[in-house]
Amino acid sequence: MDSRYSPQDIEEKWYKTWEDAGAFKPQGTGKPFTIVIPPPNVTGALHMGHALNNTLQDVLTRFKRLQGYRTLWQPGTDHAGIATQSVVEKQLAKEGVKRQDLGREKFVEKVWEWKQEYGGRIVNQLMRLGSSCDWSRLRFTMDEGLSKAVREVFVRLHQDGLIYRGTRLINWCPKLQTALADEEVESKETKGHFWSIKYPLADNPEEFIVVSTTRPETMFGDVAVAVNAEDERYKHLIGKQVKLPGTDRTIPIIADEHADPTKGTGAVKITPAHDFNDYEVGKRHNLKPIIAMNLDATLNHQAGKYAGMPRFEARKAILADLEAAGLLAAVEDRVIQLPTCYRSGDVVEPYLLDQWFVYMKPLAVPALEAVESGRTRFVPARYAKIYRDWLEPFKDWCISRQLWWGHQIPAWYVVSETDGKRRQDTPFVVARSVEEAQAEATSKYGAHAVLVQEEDVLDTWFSSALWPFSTLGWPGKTPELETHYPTDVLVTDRGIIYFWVARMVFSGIKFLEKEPFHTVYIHGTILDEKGQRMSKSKGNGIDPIEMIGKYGADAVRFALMILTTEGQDIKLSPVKFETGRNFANKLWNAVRFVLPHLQDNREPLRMGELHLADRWILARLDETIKTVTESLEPPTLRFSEAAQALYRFTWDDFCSSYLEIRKRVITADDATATLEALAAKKQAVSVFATVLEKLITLLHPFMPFITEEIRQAIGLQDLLITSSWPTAGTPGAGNAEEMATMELLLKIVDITRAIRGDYTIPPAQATDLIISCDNADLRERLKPHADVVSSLEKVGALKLEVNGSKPAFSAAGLFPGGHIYIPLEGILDPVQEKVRLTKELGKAEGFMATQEKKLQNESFVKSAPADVVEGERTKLQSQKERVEKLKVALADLG
RNA sequence: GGGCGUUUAGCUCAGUUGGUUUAGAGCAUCUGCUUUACACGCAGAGGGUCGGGGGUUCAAGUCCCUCAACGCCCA
Repeated sequence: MDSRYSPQDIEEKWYKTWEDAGAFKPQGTGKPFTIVIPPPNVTGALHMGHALNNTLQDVLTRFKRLQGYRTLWQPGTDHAGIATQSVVEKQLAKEGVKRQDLGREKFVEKVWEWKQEYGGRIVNQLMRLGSSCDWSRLRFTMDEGLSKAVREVFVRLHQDGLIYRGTRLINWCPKLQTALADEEVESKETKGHFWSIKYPLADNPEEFIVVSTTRPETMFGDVAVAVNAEDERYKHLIGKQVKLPGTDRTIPIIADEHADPTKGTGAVKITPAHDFNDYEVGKRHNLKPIIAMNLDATLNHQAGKYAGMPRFEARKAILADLEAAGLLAAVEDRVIQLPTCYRSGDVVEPYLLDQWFVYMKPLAVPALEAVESGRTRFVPARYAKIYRDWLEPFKDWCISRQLWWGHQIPAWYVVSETDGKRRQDTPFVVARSVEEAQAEATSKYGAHAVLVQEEDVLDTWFSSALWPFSTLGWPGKTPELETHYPTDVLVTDRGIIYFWVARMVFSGIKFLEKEPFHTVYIHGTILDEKGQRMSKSKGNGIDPIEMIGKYGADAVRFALMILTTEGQDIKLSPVKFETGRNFANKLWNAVRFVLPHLQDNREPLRMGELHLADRWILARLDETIKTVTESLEPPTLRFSEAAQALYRFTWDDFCSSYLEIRKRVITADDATATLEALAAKKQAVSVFATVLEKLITLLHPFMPFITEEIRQAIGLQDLLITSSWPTAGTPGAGNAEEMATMELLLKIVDITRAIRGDYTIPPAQATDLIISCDNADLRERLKPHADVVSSLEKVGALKLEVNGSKPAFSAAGLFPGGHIYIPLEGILDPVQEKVRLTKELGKAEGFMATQEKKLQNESFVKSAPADVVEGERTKLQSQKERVEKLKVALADLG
């Protein structure tokens, strides 16, 4: 074994071994435990957010697998409609080809080719991380099975009247040429202008009403001017007509509360086809919307001479012309909220179009109740509010997208009913297949019905919403579905609570009558060291695969877990992975050290022969088992706490204390040691092995590779990944009194080391040590274990006394129950010693004073619980003794 | 404008239901160490009164109010 642990050598080997052994598949007949992966986009590359998200899932999966659950971590990828289509379009663009040149069928074929070639990248990256997904069950949202589930859901929702087609104002991305859901629109604060434009009255062109707008280019879609009914300036104009500049149209002045007298001129143009507020106003006043723009965001025929101009060019031209005509009254700088597309970044255009919608209220109500009742709970709990606030307005979900890559909507227009052409009023049928559609159309419209399928595809999230059951074979009644639905924990980030989590909840309830998971764990966001989001454009990302190459997957995982405190964002920099790497190296070296002695020396523990340190470390192990087990158990999920408990135990207790104490005994030379020493060695080695075996099991969810390697190195044949989780109650664990004795001895070591440090005595230089106990009882307790002290520091003569006197030229220290003295003739500086002791005395007196004050407070003694008061009294008493002792020690110095 | 989060040692963060010591850890800093597992190491040390103000309580970093700064989400 090398003194440096090198992860590169073993990670691939173990991953393959696990897969070959089928270790990732659900095993046995235990209770099921299931996690479905948030399917990464098939175009994706692993980023730090993925690394965190998947490490968390893997920790849980491995933990539960070790506990004997029939564990399934269901993997898969998402077809990510817009993202994937864009990637392939960009690739084609390099060859000078547009998707329109290829046509729909060819283009979709190209995307599938792309998926075949590059879609596996992220899966391989997840493997590098150590993810123990059941890859034999890998799914893709556009697989035949999942597509079947999509069609089934669409048909059933339609049958139940929950899907409708309608003309609504939607968010339109001119660049991608598709509708967007509200959540796909990001509003960006931008510097803009507020223009005031004069609209002349129809019956008196010399008189004007001045309207204020941020979007003058939509004026050809204006159908009215609205003023507030209470606005004295305009009351007399209500009901009159104005002439829309640049057109022959006249439009009415109406009264509507939407017009805010305090904003701009108090009069606003109403453009129902291109503004969400105006759309509502239009509905209230029965005004027919006028579409003034094409889908590519150029103006249409309504705009007269501006027809065909792109929207922002048209804006400039219109404003220039208005100004020339003397119709531009004012320009004001203003910060506006610009709606932009979350994918393309283009300015989103509200547009009146026919789209497909899901009627949300009947679905949202039970989904809200699921969280309200606690059947589904968020960790941290505060995210339940985000979920509720999104669902509660019951806004219908626009599910159609004008893309080619995705699930084509299973609706067929019966064009034979409308002269073979698709029109607004063409009837349609919704069905699971074209055959089913044809049958239905035939029964309704006769044998000559001609069908054309809807061209739109479904929103990507429509299929992700079904993920917890579509991946398990629904709508089939599969054994997997039977066993693994509902799943247990969903691990994701806050960004997709409504895109995804809410939609899975209502879909699960609707189609399987059960919530899809009982716990939603929302982890923090990974930020760079300055606290900024990592992004490609900023170039501040840290590549997990690069980090895995440099530090090892275990180090990356462990570092992330120690940083994962509930719901907090994580400021990350590569140095943080050093913690993980150093920790792996520490463990590696502890094993390396004992390994040569392990072979022939393991035997059952004989209680009578166990050393105090043995009993102590076994008890500390038990405590660690408890902490880790409780911390990882949903819904507690305190990953950092578990990781830290393991770090402390391994480094401080197991390595720094236990191993150092037992070092000499363990390394006794088999050939020359006495029989007694050999017996002691066997016991020490066996304790070491016992602790190590359980420790690597506890660590395995966090650091799967190194722990598996160690298990093999110490000669265990079976795989760690499928072994079993330890439980507390290790035979030989020390009792409370033994633990106290050990802690006292460690305390004595601490004090001695501190004194030696003060006098900068090199570690190799021995000093004598006198431990003077206040009573014989304590001395008898400590006496058999004095080697604990002498093994942890270079001690010359060690004396255990009762009320011993302080030797000349010695430094003094206090422990609860006695003094220690270190003779330092020739080294001791009385002045330094005095300073040291005076400082300690000051602290002790300060503390004593606080205690006294507390206990003199009658209301404290009266109101506080008896055990708290009693505790304070004990503390005061021991502090008093401490002060007395320090005074004596100081007096001794003269 | 509404909601949520954060503010504790130079830096990054713990501190679960208010009551274990004089508020902890890692990194950084300083001192001393090639002690036969580990310098990705060992042994020490210094450093904060917990963003400001007010309140509840016998007792508050921990609960309440308020102000401020930073961040996120929504409008």
